[in-house]
Amino acid sequence: MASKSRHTSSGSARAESPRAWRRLTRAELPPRTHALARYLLGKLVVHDSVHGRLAGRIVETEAYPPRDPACHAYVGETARNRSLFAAHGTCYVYFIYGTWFMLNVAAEDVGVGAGVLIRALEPVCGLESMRRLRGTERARDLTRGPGRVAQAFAIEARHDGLDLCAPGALWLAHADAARGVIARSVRIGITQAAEKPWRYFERGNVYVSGPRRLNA
DNA sequence: CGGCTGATGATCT
DNA sequence: GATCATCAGCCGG
Repeated sequence: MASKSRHTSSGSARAESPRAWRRLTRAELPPRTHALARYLLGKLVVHDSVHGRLAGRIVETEAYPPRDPACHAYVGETARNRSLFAAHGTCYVYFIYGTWFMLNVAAEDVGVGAGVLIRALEPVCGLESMRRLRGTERARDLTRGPGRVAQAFAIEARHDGLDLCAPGALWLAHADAARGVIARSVRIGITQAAEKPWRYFERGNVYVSGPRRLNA
């Protein structure tokens, strides 16, 4: 729509102090998929990795709730989707298209399969490491899209099943930075239940993925 | 910018 | 053997 888009976004991080970051507790995470998908926008993903501290602010998520044909848990529990049935705040990582990992957060109570896909982040810490991991210099290409997020954050199969609320290298942090307007659209790249408007994003943020027509 | 396509391997039928 | 919650590269306008 808007013919003169090109917001310069909130830019790369204000002076957020890593020392002040606090881990999100399970009790703080809403155990309902859509509420969690919205709640996570603006929060931080942190990976204290061999590449140093990698951190980014969540700007785009998708909800895959219970009874959603597009949710990997829809077919019942299997070896691959087991983490979706664990406590909300559990990490679900899967491999797809022979190349990419996808980072998700289990989103409902134990025994109920559902998840939130982390589709895009605004890089905050460790950009030089992310550039090496991604093989590109452009900041905008580091974490725009779920495959890029996992690659920039060195997230792999071994992270599947980890508790993001427990002490560990991969975790979620509270953030009180100002947030833009939260908008929604249909989800990207799926064929089942493709009409459901279950993608949430920070409008105007340049790190949001997807075609322009979905990001108004 | 939008649109198209090949790559690549785990999972499940 | 089909399907895939993707991406990079290429092409045309």
